[in-house]
Amino acid sequence: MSQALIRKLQNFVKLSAAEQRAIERAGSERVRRIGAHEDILREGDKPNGALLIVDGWACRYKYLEDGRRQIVGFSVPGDICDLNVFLLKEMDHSIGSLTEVVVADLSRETLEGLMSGSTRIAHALWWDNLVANAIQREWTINLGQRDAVERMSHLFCELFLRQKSAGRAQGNSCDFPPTQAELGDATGLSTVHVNRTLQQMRSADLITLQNKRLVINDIDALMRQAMFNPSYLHLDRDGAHLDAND
Amino acid sequence: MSQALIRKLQNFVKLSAAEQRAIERAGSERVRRIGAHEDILREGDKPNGALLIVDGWACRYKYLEDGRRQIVGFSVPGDICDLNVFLLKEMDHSIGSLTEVVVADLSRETLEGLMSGSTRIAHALWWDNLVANAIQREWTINLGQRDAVERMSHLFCELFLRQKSAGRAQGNSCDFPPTQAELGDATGLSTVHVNRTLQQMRSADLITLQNKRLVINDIDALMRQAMFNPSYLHLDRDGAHLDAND
DNA sequence: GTAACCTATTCACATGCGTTAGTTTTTCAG
DNA sequence: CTGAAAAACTAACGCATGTGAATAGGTTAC
Repeated sequence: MSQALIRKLQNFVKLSAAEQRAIERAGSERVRRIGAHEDILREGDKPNGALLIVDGWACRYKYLEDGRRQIVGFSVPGDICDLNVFLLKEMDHSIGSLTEVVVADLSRETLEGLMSGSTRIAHALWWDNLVANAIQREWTINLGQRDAVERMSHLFCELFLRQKSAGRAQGNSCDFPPTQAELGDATGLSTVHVNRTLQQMRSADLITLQNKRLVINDIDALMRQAMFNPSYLHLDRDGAHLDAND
Repeated sequence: MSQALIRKLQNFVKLSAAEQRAIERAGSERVRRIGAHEDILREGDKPNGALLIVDGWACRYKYLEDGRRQIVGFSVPGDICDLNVFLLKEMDHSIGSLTEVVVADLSRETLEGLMSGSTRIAHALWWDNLVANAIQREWTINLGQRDAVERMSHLFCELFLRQKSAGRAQGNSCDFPPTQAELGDATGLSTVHVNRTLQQMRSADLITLQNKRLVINDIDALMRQAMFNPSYLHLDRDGAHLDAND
């Protein structure tokens, strides 16, 4: 059930078999299925734990008073939403499903058990949280400085690599369910311009995007186009000195 | 020395006199002064603790390969930079001073001592970190959805309230040292358009900005203009149930 | 099977903001 | 006080992207 999370955390530190089992167990306690295009948590809700995305895609978003919507991040299998958010009174943004989604509720007690049971797991979860912050900073840069093609290219690079790091990419392709309207809400572009931009990227033979699948025809070209530097994802076993020996 | 941090944390939870002294001590151990417009930490550096801004303003930023720069956040007195970032191998962004700055280096040991010495302090520091994430999300929204006037208004609201929460605002005014070029790097606008935007806001009598001081003439009007909703700053004593009784 | 509705696509036109290239004002070192 | 550099400001013009509106294919509900 939580293979994607374990795979992802192992980019930071090698976990022992027992640690993997502990995560496995935590991720199977309370599992729910949610339909496509539903809210999982809504702005103003009182959170009482964290969510692990087991399957499907979700997004975090927020509406302005006048109806404009900004998606501030995508959540893919292996992602934990709002680790430790139970310190805050209420959610300041919403989380909605893009596809049908399977989530595991991680209660406060479960999380505290995991973290106190293994320093390595605790560190790995903090690593994941720090990377989530870095991703959010990168979105700020993306929206502030990159033009439409660069912005879209960067988003594709990010989500391909994130899925790959969780064992969820196949060769040069991966799932990619957002509609063009959702891509617009994530990139701050109108749907018309998202469409124009995708056409342009297709005719430059950078990507193929159909049937909710993304195929990256030339990853180097795409990364160059996006000025994508993957170091912010910290996927290079930062915590190797903590690796399990068994 | 760390009054601003203590003031800010007390928005979340009331700290005992002993806890306040402990923070005071941690923030006076290693204090340095840095000139205006210098880098405090640079992308690629290996962090070995956290920084507390005691006085002056700094910013976090990142360059794209072609020289475009995005400021991803401002740091004002009382702000901690990169709490727990020592889990990561290297900085994925830089931190530079805008004015002359006084910083206190908080070593890993000092931080761990603070957090293990008081659960309330530990929680307060995590609260601060969660709020920092929420601010980063809000910047994403700001750059993705708001036009120039709204964007600038939102930035002013944020920084006024953040300084106020640290006891660093005076009535309806506060320090505001960024140049128009720096405001452009933060809002994703050209300096020319920053200038146009400020003129517009001045003629609408929303703000006065001169001599590195921001005066907010009509906070309600400014917040309306920005569609600013302060709840993401979580300034409403979320952790009241943990308050010190002494 | 078909109505209702997303989703993708295209076109024409409008505009917010960028760019280039200045000038003026302020700051600050000496 | 003076000169040089930084910061603020202005004007003209162009383009990337938004808006509104229309079409068509695909999907889902009944």
